[in-house]
Amino acid sequence: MTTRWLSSDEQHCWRSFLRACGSLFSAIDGQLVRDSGLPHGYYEILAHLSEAPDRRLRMSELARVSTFSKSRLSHAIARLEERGWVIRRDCPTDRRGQFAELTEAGLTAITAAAPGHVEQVRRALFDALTPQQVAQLDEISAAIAEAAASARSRAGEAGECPGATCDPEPGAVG
Amino acid sequence: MTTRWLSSDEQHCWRSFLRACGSLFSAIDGQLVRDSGLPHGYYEILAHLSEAPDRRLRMSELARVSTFSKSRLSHAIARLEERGWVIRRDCPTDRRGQFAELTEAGLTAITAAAPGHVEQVRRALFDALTPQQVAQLDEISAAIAEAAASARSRAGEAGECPGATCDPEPGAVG
DNA sequence: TGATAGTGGTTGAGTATTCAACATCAGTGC
DNA sequence: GCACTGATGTTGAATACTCAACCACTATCA
Repeated sequence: MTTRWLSSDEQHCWRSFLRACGSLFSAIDGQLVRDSGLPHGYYEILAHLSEAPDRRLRMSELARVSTFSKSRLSHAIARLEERGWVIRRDCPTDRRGQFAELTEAGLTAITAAAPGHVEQVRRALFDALTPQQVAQLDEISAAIAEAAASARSRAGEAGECPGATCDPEPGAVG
Repeated sequence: MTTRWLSSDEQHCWRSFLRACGSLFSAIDGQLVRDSGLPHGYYEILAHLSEAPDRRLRMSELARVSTFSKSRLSHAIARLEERGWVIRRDCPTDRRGQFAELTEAGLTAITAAAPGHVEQVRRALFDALTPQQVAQLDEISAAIAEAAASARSRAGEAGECPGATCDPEPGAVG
């Protein structure tokens, strides 16, 4: 199979997207760490818990909604537990299961962090987009999320073209 | 200053975007690590070098185009140097400066990695988007990149509203 | 009942990234 | 020449993340 190289438009879009994500997440993460000592991933965890019934979620469900791996989440919850912001609870119906539950201190922490964070999301993202673009980005994101999730599991199947037999042109390597 | 909370549309878009980026980069990174032993950031470095005149770039320029911090780039180049894929060269006109230069082995490595990577970018991203959406995403990305870059430096100025005096509503914390 | 496969979650080692501190040099003004 | 400011990179320690191995449990099937 010959490689389906990116078109010039696609190449430009991909690079532009990478730059955008790089700047955006570094802006988001930087503000949170500076002002709240909280990496963005940890903030996401607390945010999801704060919205859940009884402020608790099963580990697996929390991993799913935050796109964390099981391992990453387990480590992260351990750190949040050390800070007293989250506590683990056994699941009564499945003895393998664990709940992560937001504590009062955790709620206070995210409540304090939220205004600065939201303001930064606005400045770095929504202030730059028209309402129409927000709608477009929402649709595009949904499409990407679905495709990427299936691409993640499909990777490693046929079509990889290992080695240097595909005559790639330097300058269009992604 | 009262916090400009996200509207329901913005909230939905932001969550959707976070999920998309999470899945996308984990799909991209997973394929590269599995098939080429190369995290995506490192791939980007090699790709940029492969396109540069004489296959070399100043560290600061390379950091800029790949959205790496100086420190992150310095560590990354050290790893790539250990693998023999990149070599540092002194800059003749500025004795503080360093070039990162792609070696023959490095060129071979990225040439081998490119087809599988590009295929994965297609599957996880472009196969899911219409040409119109690609154009939209390109424009949106450019807008984000600019806004985020300036938000990164503006963070910490007035408007952060520290503490819990802003009456945030749980459920819309970003 | 017992065997087997699959799920939910944790752990430790290795790697990547960040942050702050540092060293070196260029540019400017005196 | 000298002092000062800013730019270019590097380093080491602390933190975060990934991967593979693992334990405990559930579900299924016989």
